[in-house]
Amino acid sequence: MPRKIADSTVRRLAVYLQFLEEFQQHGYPTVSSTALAERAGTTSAQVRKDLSFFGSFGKRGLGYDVSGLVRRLHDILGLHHRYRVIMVGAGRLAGALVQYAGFRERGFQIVAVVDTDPEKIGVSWRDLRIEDAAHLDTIIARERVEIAIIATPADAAQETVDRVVAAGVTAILNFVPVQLHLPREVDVKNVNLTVELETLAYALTHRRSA
Amino acid sequence: MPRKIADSTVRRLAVYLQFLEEFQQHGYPTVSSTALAERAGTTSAQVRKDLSFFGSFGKRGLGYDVSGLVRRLHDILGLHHRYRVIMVGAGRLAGALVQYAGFRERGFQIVAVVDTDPEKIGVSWRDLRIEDAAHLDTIIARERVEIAIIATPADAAQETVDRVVAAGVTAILNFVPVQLHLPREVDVKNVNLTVELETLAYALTHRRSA
DNA sequence: TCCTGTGAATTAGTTCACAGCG
DNA sequence: CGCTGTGAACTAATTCACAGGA
Repeated sequence: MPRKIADSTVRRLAVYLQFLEEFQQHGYPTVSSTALAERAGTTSAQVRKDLSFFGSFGKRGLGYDVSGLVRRLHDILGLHHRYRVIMVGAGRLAGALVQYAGFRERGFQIVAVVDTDPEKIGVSWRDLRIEDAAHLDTIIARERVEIAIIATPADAAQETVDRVVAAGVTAILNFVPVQLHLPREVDVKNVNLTVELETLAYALTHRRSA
Repeated sequence: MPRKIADSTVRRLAVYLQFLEEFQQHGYPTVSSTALAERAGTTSAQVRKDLSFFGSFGKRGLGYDVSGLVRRLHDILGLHHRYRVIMVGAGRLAGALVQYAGFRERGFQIVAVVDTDPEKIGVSWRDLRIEDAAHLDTIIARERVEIAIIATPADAAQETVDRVVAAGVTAILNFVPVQLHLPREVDVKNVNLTVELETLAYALTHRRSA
């Protein structure tokens, strides 16, 4: 396990894993870097380089054993473990994410939902009761939460995240378009949906001038 | 307007715009590259370089005129125009995205929602009636749609997108964890929520070994 | 022969550092 | 002076190209 792996590499590994699981379900025993690259939208050299940072998993002349590589990628990404996740904020996006089957399937289990709105507190989403965000620290300790997903209104995000971090959470997935200011030891990933649409707008307007 | 701008640069410009609009609302007349960088989580040199690809918008010794720069970034990103967007798929994530105020505020107007499920067709979301995906091409033409957001089940995504593209849409925001195969002239942005969580899992498991 | 694994070459992206204008 | 704008230097990421094992 080497020094420092680029974020872009880690993201591609997660993508490879998705397609490998598909191959696995279709019963393919092996896969070449070329076949995997085609599916994942990259090049065979990139696939081999990405994997080579972690070891030599393939057989020359043959390719990679699908099930074996799935296992290795699970280990590399740290998915052998089930992660306990809190959803902070109970708006529509939060609701969609809580219901999103893909998370649970891949070992991310949402164990609590909190909000500050008295209208929402007490309401149940599936088998989860929305709790009062005032008790954030107690809930995080009780549920042994490791990851927080932030989906609050913009003006509440920083304050809320400070409390989440104070309660011991060190990994955050942030959907709020705000730059969170946090200690270095906390990992944050930002998902900014308007940025995605705006890059499309950019592509649309600058296309003709190529 | 130069040759080829890196995707990373375009994304940062969109982020700068978000913070500049905040500065504008707070009534700040000017902003320095340092102040903007701090907010956006980058460096002042990066801010200046990003902007310099498109022109010289600042005043030496003073910084950037906030309102002026907001206007320039609007133009650069192509946000002077209102985009007509179709939501393909009417599941929970689609619902959350349709309601998401941020899109409309920034000029992305969802003008139609389609699904194949007879239970959903005819149901209204806000002022939008969910229509039959069988009529995708008619709807896209009728509503003069320019951007499609894909939020279907995984196995329907490619087929659906083929029909969307055949109907003339050239910009796609894809939330389905599938690699879409499309003609080069179509722009696609993929948002893969499990990949985001898995990079956090990677960070969590590899932290201690640093 | 086929396809991996990997140094070397290349290309892309970021940071430095400073000239020059307000 | 202060802060931008920008080549030049540097660092990171991708692609090439081929040696070598199955």
